[in-house]
Amino acid sequence: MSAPALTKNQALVFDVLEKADGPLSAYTILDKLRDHGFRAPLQVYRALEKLLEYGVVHRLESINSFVACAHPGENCHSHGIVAFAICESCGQVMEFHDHEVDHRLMDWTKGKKFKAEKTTIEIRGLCEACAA
Amino acid sequence: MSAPALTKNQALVFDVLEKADGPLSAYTILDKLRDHGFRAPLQVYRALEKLLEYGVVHRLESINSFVACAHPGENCHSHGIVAFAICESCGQVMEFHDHEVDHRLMDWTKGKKFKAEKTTIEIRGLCEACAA
DNA sequence: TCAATTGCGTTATGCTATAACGTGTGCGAT
DNA sequence: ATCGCACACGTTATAGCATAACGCAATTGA
Repeated sequence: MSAPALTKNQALVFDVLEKADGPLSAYTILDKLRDHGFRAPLQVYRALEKLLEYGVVHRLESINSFVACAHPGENCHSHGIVAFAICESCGQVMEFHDHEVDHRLMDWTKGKKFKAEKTTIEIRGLCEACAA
Repeated sequence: MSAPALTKNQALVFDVLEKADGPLSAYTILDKLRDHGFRAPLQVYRALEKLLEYGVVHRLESINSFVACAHPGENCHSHGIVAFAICESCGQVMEFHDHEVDHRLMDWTKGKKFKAEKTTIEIRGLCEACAA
């Protein structure tokens, strides 16, 4: 599951996300890549699909946006559940992992015999700078 | 913040959600209420906005759907963070609360001086019946 | 009475995501 | 080598989710 070499489109999309200072929507990515020949949403979504699969990009469900993983090089899938704090003012995203939270949620799913595939934890609010 | 008497539209939307055996999208709700005079998405979204505010309905961010709160009568907002397990096969949703998880996430936000407004925890996977 | 608030209805629009079709390329098996 | 397959890609069209902007009616309270 670690990332193979990226295709041209995947590399372009990933590059845009890495250089951005916050999460981007698929359509924003599309606009940023029009000069590189992108014309249709599907070109973005197909690249994102792979990047998500490789674990180098995360999807923020609560704001329909995508962000580059904060752990370049590592395989993020191996860190357990990923959690995000999203500032609703400046758009900055902080990514973190908490094994105790993972553990509690896993306990719950085990107790219910629920087979978890993908877990989303997103905290929306104001970052330190914006709350001041 | 506890729920005042619902208006006609709010009551209709809430009724549909309560009687449903799983989460519904806004447009599905709209279709179910056409016989009651609903014509436009906004009628649904406006009712949902209030129902969410009152805490009697939850939004499932990861599937763009809405579900009635599992604790009729109580004010769900007072239970801390709400977590959901969503079966991707049968659509059933289980709602639960885990104060230890709340505590860990609050510790993190405190440490970062992040002012949390709304936290989403959604586990997607297969319920016991569907995983068999 | 008047102004403010709230809910409601309608039309239009914008944003997010995928279906369905076809093309080209690389690569292993026969 | 060439056939078949998998995969990435491009394009058009469409589906699905959400809100903007306008105006009207009822309620309330100064």
